[in-house]
Amino acid sequence: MSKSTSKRQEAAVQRRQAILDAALEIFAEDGFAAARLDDVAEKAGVAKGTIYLSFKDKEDLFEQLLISAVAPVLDRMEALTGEPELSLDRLLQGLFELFRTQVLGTPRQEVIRLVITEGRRFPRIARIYHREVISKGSEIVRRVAQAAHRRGELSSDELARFPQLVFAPMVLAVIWGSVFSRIEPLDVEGLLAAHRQVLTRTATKRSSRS
Amino acid sequence: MSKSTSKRQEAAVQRRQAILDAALEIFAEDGFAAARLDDVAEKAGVAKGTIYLSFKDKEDLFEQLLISAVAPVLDRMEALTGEPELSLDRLLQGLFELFRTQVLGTPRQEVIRLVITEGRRFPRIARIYHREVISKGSEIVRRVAQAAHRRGELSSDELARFPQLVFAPMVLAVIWGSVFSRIEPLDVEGLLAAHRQVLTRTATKRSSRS
Amino acid sequence: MSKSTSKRQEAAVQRRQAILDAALEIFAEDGFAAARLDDVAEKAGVAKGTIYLSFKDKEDLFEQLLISAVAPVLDRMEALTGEPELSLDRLLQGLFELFRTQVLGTPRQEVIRLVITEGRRFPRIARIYHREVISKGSEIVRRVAQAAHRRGELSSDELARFPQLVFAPMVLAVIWGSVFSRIEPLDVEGLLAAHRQVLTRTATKRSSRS
Amino acid sequence: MSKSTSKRQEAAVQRRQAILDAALEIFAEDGFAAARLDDVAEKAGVAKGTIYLSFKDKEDLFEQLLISAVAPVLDRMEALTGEPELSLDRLLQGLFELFRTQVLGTPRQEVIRLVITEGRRFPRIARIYHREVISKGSEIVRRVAQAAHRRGELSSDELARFPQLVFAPMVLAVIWGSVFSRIEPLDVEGLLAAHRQVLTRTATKRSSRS
DNA sequence: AATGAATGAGGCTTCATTCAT
DNA sequence: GATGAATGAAGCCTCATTCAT
Repeated sequence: MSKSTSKRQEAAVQRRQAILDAALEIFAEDGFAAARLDDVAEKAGVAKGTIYLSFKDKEDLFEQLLISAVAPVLDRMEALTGEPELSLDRLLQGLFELFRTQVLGTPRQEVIRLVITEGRRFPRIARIYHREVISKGSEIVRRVAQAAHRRGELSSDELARFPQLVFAPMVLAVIWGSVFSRIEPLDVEGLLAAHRQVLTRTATKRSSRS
Repeated sequence: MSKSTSKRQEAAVQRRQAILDAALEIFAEDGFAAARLDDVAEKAGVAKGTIYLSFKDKEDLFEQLLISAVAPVLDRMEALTGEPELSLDRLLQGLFELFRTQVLGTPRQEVIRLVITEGRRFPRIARIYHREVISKGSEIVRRVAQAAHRRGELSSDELARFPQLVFAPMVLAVIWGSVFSRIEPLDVEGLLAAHRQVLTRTATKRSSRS
Repeated sequence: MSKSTSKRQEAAVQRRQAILDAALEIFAEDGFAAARLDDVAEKAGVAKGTIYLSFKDKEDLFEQLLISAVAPVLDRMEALTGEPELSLDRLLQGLFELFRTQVLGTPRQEVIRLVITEGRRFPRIARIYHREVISKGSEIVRRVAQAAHRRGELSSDELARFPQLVFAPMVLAVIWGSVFSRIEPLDVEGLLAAHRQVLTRTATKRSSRS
Repeated sequence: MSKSTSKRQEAAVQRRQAILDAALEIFAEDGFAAARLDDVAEKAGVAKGTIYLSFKDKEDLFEQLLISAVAPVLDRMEALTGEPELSLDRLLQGLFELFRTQVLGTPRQEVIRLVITEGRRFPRIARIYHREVISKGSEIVRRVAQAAHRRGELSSDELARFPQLVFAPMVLAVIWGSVFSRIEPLDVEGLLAAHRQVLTRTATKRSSRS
């Protein structure tokens, strides 16, 4: 009859989440090395020692943080995979929409930034991100691009060979937002729309011929 | 012409450069916060105190380092600007060649990485990079893209509005090399060649019609 | 006689004893300062807070532990006192037997070790040990040695003046067991037998003369 | 021509020694675990960080401290070894004199105390002490005791088999000084004199017979 | 009474910066 | 100028103690 999670367990989970949320903010702001756990604790509203109830050390907190942020993005992306014969244009629409609504201006943007800035020094995180996000995203693009190419929708196979080309402007957008946006704001939506046009107009070429 | 640079002054300049070279390696390896001036001094073959003869503090060393790395890239890039009516394809060829030979596998790659990873926390550097590299590079692309569009070589003005689209894969290549290349190597030359095809095929479309 | 000890009270007593037993092991293993109450609680099978129901703080637990370990040894030793005109040899036999069976390889050995290693920083414990064990043991030896001397059984009064000489090898045995036994095992029984021979042969001298 | 030790080197050595001296006092007072390097630094008159110029960490400081204290004692003891056919009585006189003048009331007493109290948790130190002090001291006693036994000077071979019997009262004296002397002072000189009488009187027995 | 999550003071250690030589 | 030993502020982490449940 009893809910399987007691109040105490719930509180613990909430507390853990509060720490993760605070940690994301602090790590994103200062980077791993310069971030202070004091600040994380204060922002999370807990004592310093409390962090160590859930995490072995600073590095563990950082890794758990990034790992815990992978799952949600994934789920969304895999929804896109469902449709079998997706047109490239629809796929790009879906991906960019996902990026706009689920990443831009959200904590997930910070997660990506941290993978970019700290991934080199955290191989485990790089590996997880590659396995769970990069390779799956690439696979979807590759599959759709190949189908489009087969159907004559795409004149060539560049996107099938380098799915990274699809994601490159999103990566740039994240970095720009972090480094240059205060100097020269970037219209990310415009950028992605233009990118989509560039990529799909390629497709239109041959089809316009026929 | 002047003989005013004594041997002693030359030695001082060399020493300063040795420190800058060492600093780039160390900062690139560990990031600003985690880098240790001990390591910089050792790699430069000088005593720790010597660093402070040329640089006010760690932050100053970091900024001088990135600033000193801007000029050379710039010079090269401005050579491209010389030619008045460059075709887009030739521009891309030039830019990618510049990237391949002058950036990939060189210390400049590390400079770009540092701007990406640390730029947020060093607004002065972000501003300098934006002013000296980003805005000038964008301007070149913009100009050539507009001319190509006017000539009907490009069907639309996306690249003129978002020159960043040209650079995005290079940014991605730098990050990939730092984070994921040990997991899945990236054929950067192939990537850039594919990127060029995508961008220029767009141009071909309408011109093939006419 | 009284039925006043309820099951609950019994359980509390048992719990307290479990904590004391666990504490002895942990303190003996790590020393007072390095011992962790977490470990004590775990070994005792209670929660950490439970310790504080019986003991004011870590120091109190430590003192109670050593105090509670004094009584039993005492009782045994006082049994030896009973016999009025004990020969020195018989006394030594008794003492060494007591040491062999009641101390060696038992938790009491650890108690002695703790008095040796921590006594300096716990004057109250030193005082209790001195009053309850040292002075009483010395008194017994002194009395018997004096009687033996008076009877001409002992040629001199060294043992009466320095009863510590009787106990020194036992102290050494405890320390050796803690520090050097893994490097060079010590045959404690042999040591004590040899010690007894040394001490009593002294006694034989004059008696062999007469 | 120049002295091989520069002033700077001398200062460094002196500073290192000051740290070692301070460390001995602090470690002896508080024990390894409870000792604070802040206190060591303050007593040595240096900053906290200075300790780490000479020692890797707290443990290293502790080990170096005890190791550095071995050599001098050793040298003295080996002087005793020189004489080939030492009588037992003369050996004991020598050893006890050495103890009285070189150990009692000196920092070396604290070193021995630390070996006794911390040796269990520092196997390396236990091993070094055993190899450099214990085994050599035992060897000397063993050799002299055997010769004395062979000459009929000693009626039995207990001391040859258990040289520890010779040292036991010294060990006891060190511990007593640390734990009980404030409660009941111990006349260490008297104790050792009595001990010598006990040990040598044993010898007299048979020789008085012959 | 018993629990164990939460607390936060305190210690070890690192490292940017200084300064006497 | 050049050095590198010395400094001490600051951060991570532990653990005795408390307290809400």
